[in-house]
Amino acid sequence: MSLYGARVEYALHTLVNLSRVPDGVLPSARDLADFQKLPVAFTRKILSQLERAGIVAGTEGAGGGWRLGRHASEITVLDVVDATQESQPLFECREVRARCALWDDGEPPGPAVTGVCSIHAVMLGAEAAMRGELSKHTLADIGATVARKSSRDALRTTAAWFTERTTQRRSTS
Amino acid sequence: MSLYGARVEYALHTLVNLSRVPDGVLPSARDLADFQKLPVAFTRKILSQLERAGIVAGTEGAGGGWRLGRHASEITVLDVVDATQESQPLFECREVRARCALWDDGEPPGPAVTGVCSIHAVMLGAEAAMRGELSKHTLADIGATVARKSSRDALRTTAAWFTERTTQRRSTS
DNA sequence: GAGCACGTACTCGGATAGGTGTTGTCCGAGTGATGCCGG
DNA sequence: CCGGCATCACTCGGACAACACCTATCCGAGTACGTGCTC
Repeated sequence: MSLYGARVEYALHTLVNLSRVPDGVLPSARDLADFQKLPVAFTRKILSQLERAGIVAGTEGAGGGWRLGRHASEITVLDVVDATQESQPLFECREVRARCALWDDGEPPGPAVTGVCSIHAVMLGAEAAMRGELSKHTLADIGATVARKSSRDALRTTAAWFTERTTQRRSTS
Repeated sequence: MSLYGARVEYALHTLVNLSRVPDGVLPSARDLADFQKLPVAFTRKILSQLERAGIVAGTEGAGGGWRLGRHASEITVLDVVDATQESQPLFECREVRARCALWDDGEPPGPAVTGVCSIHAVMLGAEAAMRGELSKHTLADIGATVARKSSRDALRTTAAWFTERTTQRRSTS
């Protein structure tokens, strides 16, 4: 299994899309899910988690919806990862070193068990490197990369799709 | 859940212990498991995986056992991780970008789907950083760190424990 | 025409399946060393 | 004294159960907006 599953992937895609929505337009969870063909109920759950972390802000009631909680350039991938999967360690130390046949007779081993387990320390270093890399990239960066790859037309169409969706909602009600 | 579970932890502890065994002594899987109070059958499975990767070498039959396949300074933590959990990606891209409501009418989007997904690219970078960190540490490094922390006595006792265990085996049979 | 009740369209949170990976165990089969027993 | 045979201890590999987590869905409850009805 991978450390970061569909939750993170859905969250990031949803956020990148959300960062492309024009100001004043509030897409609903259904809008955001439909745009990328994600399961609606699951997307709602993810948005709730992101709201708890302040990454998005939701307004309730009819005509309500979601917008980014702060500017896309101030939301890192690490923020999103931490928000969706709270405290997912790369490695969970079980303190195996404490269970050694040598000191079976009850006496605690002394300095061998103090501090961080040497194996754990390596893993913590790797985790720090990974998180450091994730914190270097923001939603704005990813958005820019996508924009560079796709046609100017596609970007405009995306914005138009969301505006149409939300206004359509309001008119039919 | 963490990316690296008990499997990796058990493997590393077992290998560090194995690196401390005097030359010519062949601890059995039971010896290695008992020393750290790990489940025996599971330890056997892990040793099999490590053997397939050439990290340890096992000799069958009575009086058989395990030894390192190469010197401890040539076995990195990354080697062990890859051996025990084959190809565990940090993140598995589901190509969400291909499922977009914009091009619902069958036309493929063109350049937006070629190359690596921007989100995926960030994750790949993080994974590379993590693996790079893991490849910097060898079993010998970890062994040295442990040795620096524990008393000289403890090290000698460890070696003695394994020698006694194996000779005891042979004498009782 | 003003005020109030209702319906609608959202969000929020918990409860709950289904699937999948991991942990851990068990068992049969193969292998090599040792010891016994008959020649 | 020597060779064959049984036994033992060990590894190897697959099958299997228990468990936890992730994905996904569903439902009840709360909230805001608009509409229509009543006075």
